[in-house]
Amino acid sequence: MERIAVIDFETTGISPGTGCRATEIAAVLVENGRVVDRYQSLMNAGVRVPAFIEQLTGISTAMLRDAPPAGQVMAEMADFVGDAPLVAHNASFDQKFWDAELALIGRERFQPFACSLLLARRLLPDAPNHKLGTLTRWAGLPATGQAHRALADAEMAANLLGHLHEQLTSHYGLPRVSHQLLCELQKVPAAKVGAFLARTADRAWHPVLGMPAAALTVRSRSGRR
DNA sequence: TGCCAGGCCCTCTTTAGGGCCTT
Repeated sequence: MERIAVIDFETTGISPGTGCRATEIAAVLVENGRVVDRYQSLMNAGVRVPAFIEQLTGISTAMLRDAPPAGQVMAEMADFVGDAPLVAHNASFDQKFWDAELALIGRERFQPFACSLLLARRLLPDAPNHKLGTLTRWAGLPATGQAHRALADAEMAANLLGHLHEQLTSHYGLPRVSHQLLCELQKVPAAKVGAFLARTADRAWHPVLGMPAAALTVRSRSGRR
């Protein structure tokens, strides 16, 4: 899989549309299944952290007073991620905050988001539920630190992404998994996932030589040089 | 004044309702 950025926000609430702001962000860069870089920072948006959120995340208003300005953090984060496609657990949540915080500094997102929650619902239907922590324990993935902190949650989501990747390659026989495929898969109705993956696996393998179509493409390009 | 998300997914659905998931 190409280089992908798995991100996670901690915020003061559930929606930027109701005045909620980000309090912490983290990104984990994954390349060929390995974590190659990390970014994490608290961010001061000049807001008060509600008591419920402080209890949930451990992030307090006092902690944010000493944090760098939210705009500075978002600019650094956008530069760190670059054009890598994004993944988050329940991406609709993180996407809203990503776009809202970037808009405040006059920037916008160009890359697509894939959602590990939607993918897990399709590929891990037997899990007791699809919360990030539950999936991590259920799949036997490593603990990454304090839950509900951005870096620990981003690393958990990255591990989950690796587990889903393994399911697609070992269980469903896909020779290659791209971010674009994940974006297509997360839109497929759950009842049709098996048929979709069977068609994808059939298309990905050369019908005569029994080789991954992607590998054939690479060899062909190399041969012309 | 009081309230305040929203997309996905399932079902006792589709002219709807409610749980899940994120903070």
